[in-house]
Amino acid sequence: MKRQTAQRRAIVQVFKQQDRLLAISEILDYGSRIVPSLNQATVYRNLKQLLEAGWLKQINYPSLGTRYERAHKIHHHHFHCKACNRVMDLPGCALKQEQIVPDGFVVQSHDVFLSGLCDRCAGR
Amino acid sequence: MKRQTAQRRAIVQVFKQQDRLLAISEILDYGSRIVPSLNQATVYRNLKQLLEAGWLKQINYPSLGTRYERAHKIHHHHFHCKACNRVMDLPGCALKQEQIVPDGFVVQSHDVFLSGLCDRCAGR
DNA sequence: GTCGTTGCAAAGCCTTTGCAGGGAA
DNA sequence: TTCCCTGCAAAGGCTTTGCAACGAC
Repeated sequence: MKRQTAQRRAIVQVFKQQDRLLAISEILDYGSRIVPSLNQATVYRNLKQLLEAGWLKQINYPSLGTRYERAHKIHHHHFHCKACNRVMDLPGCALKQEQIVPDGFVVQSHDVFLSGLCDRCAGR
Repeated sequence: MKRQTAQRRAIVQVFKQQDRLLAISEILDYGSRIVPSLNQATVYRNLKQLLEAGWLKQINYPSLGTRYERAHKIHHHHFHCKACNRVMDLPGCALKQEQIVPDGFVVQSHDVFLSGLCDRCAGR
């Protein structure tokens, strides 16, 4: 059976507070402010557990590496601003997959990553 | 100045022969058949060089890891079959990015990854 | 003869694992 | 009291780097 620990609660709290795509280093940083002894290995183990529980989603972001976000969000894509280096959610889905998937193929999931300049950075 | 070496020619040849998304281990394997002494570090160094030269493109495939393909191909997406584990090209672009990108944002590039079952695997 | 390139080994990241002690239930 | 969880350190993958020898030009 799963046990409630201060460490796991801290990690969960970080996701609730930040509500965005987080890098492991960020989770460790923010989590350490809540539970100072928080260890890297503990973070990895808990992320794995939260993934398996379906509470988190892991995203292998091109050129940024591994990121995590809460799984309860509705389907959306991400935009990476190369200038300010932020990643933001883009609500909705812009993929018309039936246009390019050959007959007989079954699409189970898809990932879309956009990058460029956000409004703030492009405006200057 | 760049020099022609047997090792670099071998790596280039592998990409021309295979003409598909390759993992580093595959590049090393196939390349070693051409130049048996071919070393891992040499592969990494040459891939980096070919990337900078714009001859190759690096792709961080979700859940598959780093892959490389030739850069001269026209824009396309990839489909990963979870049953046979192959990755295939899907010609064309199915993304209607203007549908979800807010005003003021400038999209410079995008990556789309589809996964599911290919026709062969879905047919059974 | 230069100096870019290679093979080898070591070092660097990021992530996982073994282990003994600690703490939730 | 049980046994899941944690911290620490070591070990594993993958990728990069230092260095001396090699070889393209």
